[in-house]
Amino acid sequence: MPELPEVETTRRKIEPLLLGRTILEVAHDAPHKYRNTHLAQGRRVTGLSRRGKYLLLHLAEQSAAQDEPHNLELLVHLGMTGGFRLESGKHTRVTFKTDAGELYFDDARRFGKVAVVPRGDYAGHPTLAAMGPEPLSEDFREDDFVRLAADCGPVKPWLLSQKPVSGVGNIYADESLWAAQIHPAQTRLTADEAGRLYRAVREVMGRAVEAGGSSLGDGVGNYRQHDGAPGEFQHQHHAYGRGGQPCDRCGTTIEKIVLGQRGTHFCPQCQPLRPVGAA
DNA sequence: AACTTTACCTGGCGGC
DNA sequence: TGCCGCCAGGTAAAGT
Repeated sequence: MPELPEVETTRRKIEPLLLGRTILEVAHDAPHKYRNTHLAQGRRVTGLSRRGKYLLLHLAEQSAAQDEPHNLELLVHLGMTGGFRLESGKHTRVTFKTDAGELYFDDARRFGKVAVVPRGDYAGHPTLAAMGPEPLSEDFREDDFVRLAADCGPVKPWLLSQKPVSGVGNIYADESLWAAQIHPAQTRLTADEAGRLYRAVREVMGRAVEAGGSSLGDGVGNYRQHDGAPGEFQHQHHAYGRGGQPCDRCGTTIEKIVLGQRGTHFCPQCQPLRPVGAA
């Protein structure tokens, strides 16, 4: 499923197709999922940025000066199965028509969202409004993370909340916790544990972006680039999707449990649950 | 107010 | 083979 590395890869890939283009129409038949898209009509795309798992197209008026900031943004969340395509298909939900051709937003399970909002107005998108720091930016500081982690609840759901750090989803949460050797249900992280997790998140996210994200199997949730190219980070997974297989570090069988309503993979040997209070 | 639970949504797959 | 029910899960709404 698309998390930060997949969204960042998407941003880089579609940027050359959209930057500087004028949007002629955003066509779809689900106005409750794809909100206020008519406002994009006639606007010029002056930039593509990303915040956590959200893609942001900067939209300026045609008459806007070069240095004038864009005043609208088109938000895209890929949900579980969303992605851009060069050709339409049976799961195409939104068609972006520009002066240089069309780009299609496909989304088999319809968890994806599109909305046009005034620049920076995320009141209708509480997760984006409360988004924590970007894991690969200088705003993500170890001392802040350690302090917040000292009284976190179960650490995996906490990571998934997007508040201590942005862009971490189910795959990269499991991978980061495996790398940091912390049990997904661990609470109240010690400074040492939180420091390890901080470094693991940065390392895993950085390597996943370099690899173009993760593509899993051939199923409907399989992430692909707009041109059909897969990511390559799945070959570096140590925990996610590896239930029943031996741990790459110690050989113990990776366990799959449900935590916070989500499939969770970890090594019971190298990620033991530390009793509360024990350091 | 903060936290937990449920709903959204549909294709793929296992089971019979 | 074909049908049924379960499973995946990020976000937000609903519930406590």
